[in-house]
Amino acid sequence: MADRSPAGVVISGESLLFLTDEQLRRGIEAMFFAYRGFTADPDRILQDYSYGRAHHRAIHFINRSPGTTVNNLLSILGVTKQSLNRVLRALVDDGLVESRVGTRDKRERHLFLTETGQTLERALSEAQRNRMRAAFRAAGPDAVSGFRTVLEQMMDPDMRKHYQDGTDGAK
Amino acid sequence: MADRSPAGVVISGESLLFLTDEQLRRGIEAMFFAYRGFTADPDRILQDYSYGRAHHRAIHFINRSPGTTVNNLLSILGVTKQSLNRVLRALVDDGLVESRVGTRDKRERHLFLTETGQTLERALSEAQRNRMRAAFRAAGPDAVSGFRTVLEQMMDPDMRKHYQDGTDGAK
DNA sequence: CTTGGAAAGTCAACAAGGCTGACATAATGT
DNA sequence: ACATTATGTCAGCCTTGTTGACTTTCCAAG
Repeated sequence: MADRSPAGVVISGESLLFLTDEQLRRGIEAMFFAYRGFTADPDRILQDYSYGRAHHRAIHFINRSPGTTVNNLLSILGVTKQSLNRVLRALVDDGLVESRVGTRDKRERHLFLTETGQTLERALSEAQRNRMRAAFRAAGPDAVSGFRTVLEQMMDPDMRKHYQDGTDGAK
Repeated sequence: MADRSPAGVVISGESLLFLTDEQLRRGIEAMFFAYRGFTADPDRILQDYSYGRAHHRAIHFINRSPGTTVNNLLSILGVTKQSLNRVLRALVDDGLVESRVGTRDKRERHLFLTETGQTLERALSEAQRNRMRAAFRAAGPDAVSGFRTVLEQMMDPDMRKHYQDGTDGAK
């Protein structure tokens, strides 16, 4: 389990990694091709609603944190307010998202998915989870753990906190 | 090493995975945030050249397979020839890519990076490799192996062959 | 040798979704 | 009172994707 070296994938013995440019290049392409697969299923669904990935992202994070503010969403998504606003306006107009004026601070708008919004969210995330689940099952528990460890290291530190916000303990 | 369960990440004992929707959602967000980090460094460099990610992708795969044809590139990148052509034209006009008419089949164009093109390629891939290397080192060899296993499972089968083409043994 | 079809290039038009800049409004905090 | 913050909005621009139509070049089969 430690001394076999199939196809240049496995690295070395103890903790020193032999990272050739070639191996790094393979990691880069893995990210590229996998991300395409990762987005493929939701993209197909979104076409039927004539929405794009930007709408999906907004829906995802509103669903994750109901009542989140526009500003919070902006810092997660890393786009301009004009870009986000265009997307949110469409979702509100179409009745998928509700925007409630804040009670404590009336400048803020708190965002929620409506019933309709939740329905689309479920369709999108179910498709994406199915692929993720299949990949996780085929890869096995240790691989899943490694997958998450590497991805977390790849994030910008600012984003890492948004990621960790969703830790299981939080609920 | 097998029975500890830090922060809901590690799964279970033998080979049956407890994959809650919550854990899958975390995997989904990991992909989202990590991909942003993954592209951040090259994106910054590309701005100086007023190129975009599409140019980066073309440059990457031409560098990986010098002499590749337009058609082959199309099937890897999964865009329309019109989209790719726009990008290639810019790169050829700017002297980063050379397009040679095929010798056997003169309809085909074989693509190569010029010296200038190779210089930009090195700058882009070095930035991207640096982040990948740092992530791999911080995560450790086992995590790297798992990372690759999961990502490969996440790809569409059609793409998996393009990924595997780059196996070490191939050269 | 003719002809069908594949490979490539090109033009036009369009849409999504980024961006900047400028400006308006309302509420908050000092 | 005043500066700041949160949000929304208008206008315009860019990249990168799309479709559809059309041409040129060339290989290969009839």
